[in-house]
Amino acid sequence: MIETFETVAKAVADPSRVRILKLLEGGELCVCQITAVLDLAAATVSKHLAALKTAGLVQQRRDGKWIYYRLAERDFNAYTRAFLDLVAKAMDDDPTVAADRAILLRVNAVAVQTLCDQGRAALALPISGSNCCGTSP
Amino acid sequence: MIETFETVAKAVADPSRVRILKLLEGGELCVCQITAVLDLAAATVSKHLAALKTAGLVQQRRDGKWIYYRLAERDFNAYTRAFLDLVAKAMDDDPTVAADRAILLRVNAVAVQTLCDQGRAALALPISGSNCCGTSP
DNA sequence: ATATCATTTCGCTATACAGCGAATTGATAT
DNA sequence: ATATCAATTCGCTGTATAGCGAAATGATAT
Repeated sequence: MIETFETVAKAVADPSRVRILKLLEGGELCVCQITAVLDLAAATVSKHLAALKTAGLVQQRRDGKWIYYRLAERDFNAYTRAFLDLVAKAMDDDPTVAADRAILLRVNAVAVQTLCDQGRAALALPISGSNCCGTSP
Repeated sequence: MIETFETVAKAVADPSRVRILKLLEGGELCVCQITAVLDLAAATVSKHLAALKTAGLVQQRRDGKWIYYRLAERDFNAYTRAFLDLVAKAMDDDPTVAADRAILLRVNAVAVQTLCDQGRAALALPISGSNCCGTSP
């Protein structure tokens, strides 16, 4: 009861997990796609996903080699819906969330296989602080 | 933004702080009253109240020697209302919350001064596992 | 002015957990 | 059956924080 509430609230009280939930609002994603956006170790992302699942906020589906996560469609506990709604209505103008969405656009433009093989490199993102092509002033 | 959300979610992700919020639904309480119900050290309760205040979930008022805390009446941040509403609608049938309410009845029946002087002893609660009067079988 | 005393802050210990790389798992594909 | 490989689990380190008692604070009351 209060323990379940604590589990769900704790799940949502971490910025990386909030970023994952906000990403999943755009539809299901496999672990390596989420990893590419967050730019964290796969082990870390996996642990976050496990916490979200334990909290009843996400569910998973296997498709071939990949496991896709999505926001919970059914209420696994008494607080699933309330917290998902709260998160959904919040932070849409947060800079980190916005940046994640921008990267997600690139992620969706690449085959999952390529992403798993090459990781972030597949996205051809500008490296912060450097200028790989040396053309701008 | 996401940092604020994290602060508020973390504030609510602790059972002692949830118990305080549920207590305050019944109206304002001073620190020694809350301490008596939770049965924690005053220092611990004070720290919890500071966390709730930083999160914008409660506000305080001084009355003579005592400081009274109450649920936030105005929205100190973007998530104040959403989280307070969520907590208010939840856990009303939780055993710990129910037990706290039962003790709160006794707390309200005692003068604040007495409570501050004597602490939990002022409540004449049965000690768990013992039988102070030795009359029952 | 000074003493009192409810509350807060400080210093500490124990526990929880975010992050990582390495090793393991387990389903797929050869 | 075996190799591959996405995902998970394991073992670890560093940081955060719940809890306590002791000391400090600061408003009240003498």
